[in-house]
Amino acid sequence: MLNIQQPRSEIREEDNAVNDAERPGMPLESQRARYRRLADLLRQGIESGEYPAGSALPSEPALADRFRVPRPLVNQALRVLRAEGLVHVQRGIGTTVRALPVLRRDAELRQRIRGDGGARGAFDAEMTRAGLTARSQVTVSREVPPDDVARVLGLAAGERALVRRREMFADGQPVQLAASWLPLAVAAGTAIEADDPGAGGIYGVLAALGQAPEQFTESVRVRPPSPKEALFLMLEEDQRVISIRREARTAAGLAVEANVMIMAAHQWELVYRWSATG
Amino acid sequence: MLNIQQPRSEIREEDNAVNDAERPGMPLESQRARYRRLADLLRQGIESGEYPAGSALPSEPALADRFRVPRPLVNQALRVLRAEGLVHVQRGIGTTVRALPVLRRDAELRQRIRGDGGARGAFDAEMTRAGLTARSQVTVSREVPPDDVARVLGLAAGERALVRRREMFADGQPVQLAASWLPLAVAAGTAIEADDPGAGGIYGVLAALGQAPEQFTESVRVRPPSPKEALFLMLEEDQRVISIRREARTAAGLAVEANVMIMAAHQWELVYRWSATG
DNA sequence: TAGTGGTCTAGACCACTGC
DNA sequence: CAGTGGTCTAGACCACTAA
Repeated sequence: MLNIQQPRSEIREEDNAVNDAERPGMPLESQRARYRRLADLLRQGIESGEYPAGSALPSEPALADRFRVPRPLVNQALRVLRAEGLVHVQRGIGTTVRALPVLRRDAELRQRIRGDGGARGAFDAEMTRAGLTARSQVTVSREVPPDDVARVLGLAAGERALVRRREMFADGQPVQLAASWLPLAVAAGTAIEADDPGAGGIYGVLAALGQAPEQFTESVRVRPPSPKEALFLMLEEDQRVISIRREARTAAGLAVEANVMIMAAHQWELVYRWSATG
Repeated sequence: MLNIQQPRSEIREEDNAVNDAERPGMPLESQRARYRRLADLLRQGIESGEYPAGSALPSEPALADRFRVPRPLVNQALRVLRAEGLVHVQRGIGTTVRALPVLRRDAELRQRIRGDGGARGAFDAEMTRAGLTARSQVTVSREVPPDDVARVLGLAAGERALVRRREMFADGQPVQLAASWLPLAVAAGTAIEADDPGAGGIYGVLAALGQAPEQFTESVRVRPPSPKEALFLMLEEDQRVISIRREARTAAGLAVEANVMIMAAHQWELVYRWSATG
């Protein structure tokens, strides 16, 4: 007998974790949604090693079959895991468990090793330490910066600046975008405009110019990715990025660099270290 | 004439932004999902002031009517805005636009004003500066800390520690949870066990004990909220929290505090400042 | 009781991939 | 072409709130 709306009670009687499982906690919800419980099960499967990192998940129809739920419900459950960055979906191909470990960015470390807009030298070192192969690609150009960057650098409206854009990869996978902006008044015609500014990084060049950055401010925000960011970082709209905006100033207070870094929120740990100087 | 499946072509002919709108960017998607375009429209409505902060959104049936889409599609669109922290939904009541501005946490500022596990004095000052009324509530107890905290503090398995739990509110709304853990060997019987440790905060007490914290490490992660966190911060599972884990050590390297702070990711901006000390 | 939002179902169409 | 995932629809049931 087919009902238009299959009664809930029948469904609950199925001998199936998706249909039966209750969960401790969440006291306000007497009944967790089935797609969330299904997401929990799949998450457990990933964490338990049933679906190892890098492996393919069963197809949505297969999962729907196994758990005896409609396919859109499987899709909804996978949407939860996608938003968490746990799985990666390719239309027409399938769903795979994401393989990269959590990456670490240590702000103090970066300063000691080599300041390059907070990027290359330190990025290489950190990825290598984590057992990953680092690669990054730099393009240098002169552009009109966005308003907020222009404000930081004290530029007039429409005034161009030097920008070093960097795309960073770990084990071949895109993991970070960075754009380092510098005033042309400071950086034009220097080694900073070269793809490789030399051993000391751009901060070394700035120091040699008598404009060594000494005061740093980083602001951290979490937000949805822009279309470009999502494209490069292989993110979906439901995932989040961490945006770090760094200002570097000389001891005299002159802003010599504004750096915007973007990375997938689920993938990174940010570490800040400092000492009491009192 | 009713079709089981209303053809897409008919729908697209409607004179309606949800059905027609195309969007620049997102080059990989020839056709954005309708619920995402609807979410975009509602987001615009919020940002443009059509739905001011604190006001109620029209009901889902009303929105479905206005945009000529099925109600579940409206629900799906609102789910996007909920995940972004833009709206707050109460079952049986309705959907309202979230009112709190973005809050700022300045790590350097905190150290100067008053270290209290990175919380009270600085929190009050920052909220006041933002024009908000700060309130926080502290409970002090002795408990067995979670494993990671025990490891930081160098405690034996099952060994208890002193914990100061703090719930923080801005304009009456919950905005942050913090748990400051200290070894009983250091803090037992001191003013740190009092609800109010005095003018210098717990760091002042530690200093008076000859255990002034001098080295700080903060680790920042973004993740889904635990059920308890979601309950207190009024978050949903699709939203994200920022977790900050702070370690404070004396100059000799003794860990004197481990502090875990939790806040809604969409609501906070973290600021770190430092100077080159070389 | 009427109204709110949350979820589910069955079936369908679509875009994309690889064979 | 078959198989993948993404989305949509219409209708329904449910939990919750306020009057």
